[in-house]
Amino acid sequence: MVYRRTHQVVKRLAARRSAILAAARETAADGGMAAVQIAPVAARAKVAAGTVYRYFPSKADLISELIADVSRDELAAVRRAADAAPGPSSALAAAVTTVAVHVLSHRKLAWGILAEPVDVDVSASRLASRREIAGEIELRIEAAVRAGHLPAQDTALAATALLGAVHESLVGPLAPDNLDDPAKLRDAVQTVTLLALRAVGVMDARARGLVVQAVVPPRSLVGA
Amino acid sequence: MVYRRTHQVVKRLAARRSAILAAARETAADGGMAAVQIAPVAARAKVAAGTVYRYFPSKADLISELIADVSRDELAAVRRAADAAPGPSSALAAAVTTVAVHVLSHRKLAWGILAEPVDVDVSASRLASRREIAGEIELRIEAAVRAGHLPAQDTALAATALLGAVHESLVGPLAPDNLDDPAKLRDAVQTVTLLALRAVGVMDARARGLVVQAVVPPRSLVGA
DNA sequence: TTCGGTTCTGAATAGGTGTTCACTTTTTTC
DNA sequence: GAAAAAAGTGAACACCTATTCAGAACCGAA
Repeated sequence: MVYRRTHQVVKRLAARRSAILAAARETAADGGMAAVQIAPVAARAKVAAGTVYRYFPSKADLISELIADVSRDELAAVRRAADAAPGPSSALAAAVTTVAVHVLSHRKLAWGILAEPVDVDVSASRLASRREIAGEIELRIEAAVRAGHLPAQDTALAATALLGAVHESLVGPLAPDNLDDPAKLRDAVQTVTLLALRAVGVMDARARGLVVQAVVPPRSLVGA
Repeated sequence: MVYRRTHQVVKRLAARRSAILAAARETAADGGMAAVQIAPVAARAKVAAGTVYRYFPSKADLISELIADVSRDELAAVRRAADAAPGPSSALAAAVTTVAVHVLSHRKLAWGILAEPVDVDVSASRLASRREIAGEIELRIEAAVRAGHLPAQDTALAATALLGAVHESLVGPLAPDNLDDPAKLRDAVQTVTLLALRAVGVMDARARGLVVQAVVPPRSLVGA
């Protein structure tokens, strides 16, 4: 009497899992992390609360996966943008710009993933998420240093600082609130990218050029 | 039968209030914001839980005041340091360094005040706290711009970004964890200050000089 | 000393949400 | 079609901590 999952069932299970994660993501996107509670997420995914626990051992696990998920998309976007750039410095500029554009496109989600208070412990997941992105930025800084475009420096610290600057100024509580206007938004992205590049030692004139290039992304970068 | 508070009683009441706030601060300093619960704080302050409510309408109010309190000390220290500097650029450097040294001296408290998840809503208070410090930094940037030491720029955004960079790289989850060694600590402060100054447009050579000056604080800046 | 007013106490209460589990429904195998 | 196994359900439970409140202790004035 060996019960074996049929292919169809396997697919359905996977679909449910995704649905739950997607529901969590949507919930976070429009209500912040605080809104990500089991009952509402379950409702949104059209399952019962108990069902969530057949897919995720606990709320903490659910949120951790959510963070990992978003983070994965983010990392991919940053890599793509940087790889498409012509040289190391533009790659760095593109990477920073991409992060900036992304967090601006999904302010609430970004804030939730990055910093919003959550009742469960998701620090490990957040840590990993940051490490990934920071690591990528660090690679790009290193490349630019090797290419002689930047002075030698503590690249890990620099990468972290850059991300901190971008996040704080664009999605932090002090972020300007008039960024709905696309022009303002672009300005903000430019300004922040410029600051970031100068911080690591890109000369001013050169920085301006890089920023202008990078700030015109080839297409909508906002992932699902 | 007019009951009137005697001077002594007034003083005792004030002392209790301070004791409760102090207890909250200590609790936050060694256990993080999560540890700031009514019962433990009350115990630490040697009063009953109910008594806390005779001084603070709610936990949110208590924590808000705690944040305001710490913030006030912080702001004072930043002002003092900046005012003591010989010129606008060194003032900026001193301000940034002060923030860096402070958050490093009280990592847990800083993290709690700035970003740690709290179950109650203290966003208004945190916002005010950040605004104060950011405002001060902004003033210093403006002064440096007026003096012709820095290029014209969006000073509000720049100030926010600087703080973000400092916080993230020194107390954020990616902060290096080997900062117990005083030498490493000083290095980190120097590096971050240097990054920050370059970000706003201080020339590299000049920045190095400013940092070296600023990073040697006249005396222990760590407030109570 | 007495008495009205104030402050303190801490056990009981309240509210909110993650998690469980007995039961129902669906799926697979024979 | 029947039995076994898995998956789904949602009301009940559990837990945790902020908050309350009736009574005790204390204080100031007469």
